[in-house]
Amino acid sequence: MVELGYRPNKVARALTLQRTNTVGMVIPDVANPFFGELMRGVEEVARGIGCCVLFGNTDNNPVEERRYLTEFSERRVDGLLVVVAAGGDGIVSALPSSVPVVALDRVPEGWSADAVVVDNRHGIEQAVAHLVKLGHRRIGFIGGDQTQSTGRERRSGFEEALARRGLEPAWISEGPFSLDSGHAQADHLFRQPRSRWPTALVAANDLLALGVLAAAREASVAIPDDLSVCGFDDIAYAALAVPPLTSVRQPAREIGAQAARLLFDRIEGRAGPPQTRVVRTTLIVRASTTKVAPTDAGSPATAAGDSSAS
Amino acid sequence: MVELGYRPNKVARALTLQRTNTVGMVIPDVANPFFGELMRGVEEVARGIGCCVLFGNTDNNPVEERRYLTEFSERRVDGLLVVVAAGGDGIVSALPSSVPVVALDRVPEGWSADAVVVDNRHGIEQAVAHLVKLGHRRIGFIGGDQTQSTGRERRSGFEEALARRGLEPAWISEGPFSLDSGHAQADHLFRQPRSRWPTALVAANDLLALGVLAAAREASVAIPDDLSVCGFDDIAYAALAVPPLTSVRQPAREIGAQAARLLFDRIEGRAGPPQTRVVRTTLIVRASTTKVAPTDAGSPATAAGDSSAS
DNA sequence: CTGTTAGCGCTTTCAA
DNA sequence: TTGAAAGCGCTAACAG
Repeated sequence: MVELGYRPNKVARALTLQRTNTVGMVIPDVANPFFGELMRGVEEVARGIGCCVLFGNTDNNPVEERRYLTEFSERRVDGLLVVVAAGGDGIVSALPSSVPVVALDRVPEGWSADAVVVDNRHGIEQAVAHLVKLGHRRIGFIGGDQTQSTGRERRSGFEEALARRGLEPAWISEGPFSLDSGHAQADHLFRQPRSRWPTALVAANDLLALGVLAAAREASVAIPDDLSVCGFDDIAYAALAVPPLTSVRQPAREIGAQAARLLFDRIEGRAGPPQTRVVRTTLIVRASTTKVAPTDAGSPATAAGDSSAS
Repeated sequence: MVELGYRPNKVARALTLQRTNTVGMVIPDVANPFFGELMRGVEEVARGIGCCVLFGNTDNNPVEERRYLTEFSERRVDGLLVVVAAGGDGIVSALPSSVPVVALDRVPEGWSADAVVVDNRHGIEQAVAHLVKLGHRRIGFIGGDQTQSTGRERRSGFEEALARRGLEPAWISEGPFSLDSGHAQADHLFRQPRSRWPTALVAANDLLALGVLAAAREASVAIPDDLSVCGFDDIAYAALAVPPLTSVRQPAREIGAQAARLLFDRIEGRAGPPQTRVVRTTLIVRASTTKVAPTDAGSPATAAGDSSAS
């Protein structure tokens, strides 16, 4: 009798067992490869334990985010994975308390549950260390969205990394995490007198850095000879850029996988107090950064302890 | 009583109603922005009608594909959306017959259910028409995976588009749909005597075209002056390439949305016999294609009706 | 060891 | 109009 066409009904099973073997994942944008990689990481570990993932796209809209969170909780998912929407710190109060949640990539103000994030400060430190080793002293920063923890941490990480070396930022600006924003910020910089330009720029993500590259091409600024540029994320396109972009790699898939593992531990009850796991970045050196030009090398503008020039 | 903390249980509801308000979507790779866009399209229309999407990543592995398909059907999804895995034509026989399915982007041999695909032949025709209008007569093709319908259709579309104009392919090669493959195919071409090179190349997708661009840069072949290059897909990166890539745009999100609408119509019973919807491509002209160089313009090598040269 | 039954939380039908 | 009961397909507890 089983032979001809019987299929177990997992929804009945879920009702009985009070367990759906499903997790909900809500992210800002599936079409963004970074979030896509996060999902891959999640999917791989979920599949390994026979769990499926329900997915919701928020487009960074906090109301869609809430909607999905309550929808998923009504569907009795066993756990929730969420990449918090940009301005959506309000989520903290709206979380269904009955189900384990872990935050990925960004953690909102006042978050008290599990989280898996990248060490943004350390990543920026790697970028700055690399540039300093190449002889750069006048280093600027092309910043991202300051309403997100990632944007804030990278910016303050930059200031700290310089301060640690007795240097001062040669340039700081900010805008959305987008190509156009990078382009516009670079244009703004290029309009300053050339003598005040940094010799190297750290961008808060690769999109911004790519925007800088495009603006530089239009303004006939040679990268890396006139200006070294370092990105953050190491998206697939970074390697294809002209010149190939030096970037701080975020192990997106690993973040997803860790978050999923943490979530399942919590679901099974074998996870202590809420923890936030931080995964490390890696600096990928390519051709967009190079030694500072000899003429710039000794420039005293912002060098530590060299007050004779300012 | 309802006031304090009651959440309806949708799994019980689903059991009773025999309807989960869930669709399953299985794709090769979420981290690929093209599939990500498909998902966005699906998600947008699904959300509009209160439906959620369960997601499965197959990595182009037919066995994972089957696994997900049966898993989803046991979970009693109301419908299935599938981007068939590369070598996975076997899927046709393995499909759960009880649930509506629509194929996206690729349709396997012997598929008899609904499908939404792009008009690959027409897309290639647009590329060829564009190049011919620029004066090109010696046009080559950098091909993709011939085990996929997309790869096959683009290649045969290319041959037909040339034949329609009395031209013959000046070059045809093939390989996987990847950057490295495009690079390798271009290297191979560049090793031929320069007199035999095409003046323009159509690539079966943007990754291949980007690989050609990289190989050309290394071989000091000027794009587009020595060689025009046209891609297919118009991925986000096409616009950022150096030079920006002329490409045939696939409206990925629209494909996803159409597929979802078709699926819901079928679920509701308001859809006639199985149909395959084909959505049109758009040519996006950028800087990687240009008029044929004067010296090449009159070249007789493969011009129609000009037998004096061959 | 096999077979029966209660109950998961909902909707729908039928009775009061 | 309101209330009780049956049943969706499963698992677990219990009885034979």
